[in-house]
Amino acid sequence: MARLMRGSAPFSRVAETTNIARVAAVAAPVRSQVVEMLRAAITGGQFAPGQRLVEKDLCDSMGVSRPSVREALRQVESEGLIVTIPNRGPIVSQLSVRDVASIYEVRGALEALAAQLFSTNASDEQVKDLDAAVTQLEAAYKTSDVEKIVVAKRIFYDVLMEGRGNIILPTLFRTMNARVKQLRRVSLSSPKRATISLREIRAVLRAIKQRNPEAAFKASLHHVKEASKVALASLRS
Amino acid sequence: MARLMRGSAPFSRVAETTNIARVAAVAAPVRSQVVEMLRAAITGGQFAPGQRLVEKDLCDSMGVSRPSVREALRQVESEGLIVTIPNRGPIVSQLSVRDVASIYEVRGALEALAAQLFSTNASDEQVKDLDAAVTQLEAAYKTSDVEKIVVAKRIFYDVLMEGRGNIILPTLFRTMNARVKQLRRVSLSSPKRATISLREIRAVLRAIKQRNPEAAFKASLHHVKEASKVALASLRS
DNA sequence: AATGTCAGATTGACAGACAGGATTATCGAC
DNA sequence: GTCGATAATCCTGTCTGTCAATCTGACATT
Repeated sequence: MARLMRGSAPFSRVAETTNIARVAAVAAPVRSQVVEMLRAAITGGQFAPGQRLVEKDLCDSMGVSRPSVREALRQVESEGLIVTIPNRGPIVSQLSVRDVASIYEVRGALEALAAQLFSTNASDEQVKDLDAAVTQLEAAYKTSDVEKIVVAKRIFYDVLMEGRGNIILPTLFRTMNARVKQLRRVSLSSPKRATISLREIRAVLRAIKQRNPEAAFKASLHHVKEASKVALASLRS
Repeated sequence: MARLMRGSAPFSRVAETTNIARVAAVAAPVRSQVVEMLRAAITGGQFAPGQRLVEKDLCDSMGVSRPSVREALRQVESEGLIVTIPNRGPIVSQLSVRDVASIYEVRGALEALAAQLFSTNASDEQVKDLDAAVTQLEAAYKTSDVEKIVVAKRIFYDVLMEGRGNIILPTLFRTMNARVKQLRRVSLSSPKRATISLREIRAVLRAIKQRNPEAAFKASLHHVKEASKVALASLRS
């Protein structure tokens, strides 16, 4: 794992001349870099579920101090990605079938809310953006490149969540999503699911274009429910 | 503010004989005690919105070290109760009207989901518990004692959220609620709202008793929407 | 009055230390 | 040889102390 850059030291000598670049470069404190790394490692599968995360090891591999790591761990913990066992330390969350079902239920509620709000509040421009995102997603599905699909899907949701409506929805949704990210990678790779999934998303888009909140709500909910089914099925096998 | 008990020192001499009692007493690590204190102080109004929370001061008033405070702050931060300004430190979150509206929207979605799940999944026993909670709530409303109402309401929601359904819903819901706790105290104290609110809750209960998920969903959503209106109105004045 | 400068206050980050729980390994007894 | 007790070890939870970077606000200067 790559070591972190200590923000301050490399720049202090040239502060006068590169002030603007420096502000941008240093902006992220060490602990949030650690948070990002942990998140990425967990959702990306580098850390297996159930695996212990020993503070010392994390410090060594990232080249930061224990306080920084611990603060980051607290944050990742409250996002649900790790669980801390008293006097034992953190382990990567293991999702039971029930956990996954619960998360998808909540995600469904949030996503449906987002679609509903979007259909009433979004500007025409934003609707156009969403349309573009769906087109993009369609192209991604055709390539069958999981990485591309994931990116396209994220863009779609980013647009949907931003829809000038709810401020806290994006954050919440992302947290929910992060927790099932490993699974999603599995369920997305099924080509059969691809075409169906796309059709569901198109239904959401259609409802939004018609400015029909109720239909958008239902279509969105339906989409998540189907995704949930696939994820749960793949989990049980 | 009361100082924390340092778990280890007072007990270490009697570890052998009082092991069980000790475990219970020490069970809560310092940092989680700090978290609770911060939460209580913020939601209880001891710390005003916008107020700076200086680490040193917190350490002194609670008698713990900076690392512990910092870890606790990170956790409270990710719950949304405080906002950390870079190089400036944390301040108690100030809720804009938009924030409050957003939180209530999400809360509505979650609560509606909970009611829906409860009406399909809860045991008859649990339904009975909910009924009892509503009766309790009614009694509390009659006393006009805000503290009692808050407690009764919390019990009602505890029962509703536990309803053998979704595992993550309770946590999420509590977090959402904590963020608007100050406001709720205001909106609850209105006697006019009381009777209406109770009627709404009764509607939720009725739908649940009839095992009608859709009606429970709608009634629940309606309840939150009305509460939201009141809260937003009181916020603007 | 606007600007520049400096000191104080505070955060962000680090190292080092130590007690106490938990886990594991070792060893002796049966 | 297996089992239980004891010792060794690992790691967390927590503290102290330290230091640089940064922000704020007061003060001085033009």
